[in-house]
Amino acid sequence: MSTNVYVGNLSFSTDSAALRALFAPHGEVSSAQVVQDRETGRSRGFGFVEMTSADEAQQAIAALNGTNLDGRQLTISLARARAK
DNA sequence: GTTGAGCGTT
Repeated sequence: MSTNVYVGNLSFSTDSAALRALFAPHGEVSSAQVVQDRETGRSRGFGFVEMTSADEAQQAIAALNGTNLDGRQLTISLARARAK
């Protein structure tokens, strides 16, 4: 299993690679992705990062929430369920 | 060549 983290208020120019690079120093990132518009492929301004360690995930949230990336103040928290 | 609240698409 892995812990899913929500990252909001991203700049439209921030991509998945940048997300992974941001979280990588705080733990092992199993996957990172910026959610894009299905039709245009443009960023929707938020994304998700999966961490292999729940503990590292929470530390990453604490360390990165509110920090600045690409001119935007990041809103980071545990992700909600994708589907029900 | 745009925009700004948000918890997702293969």
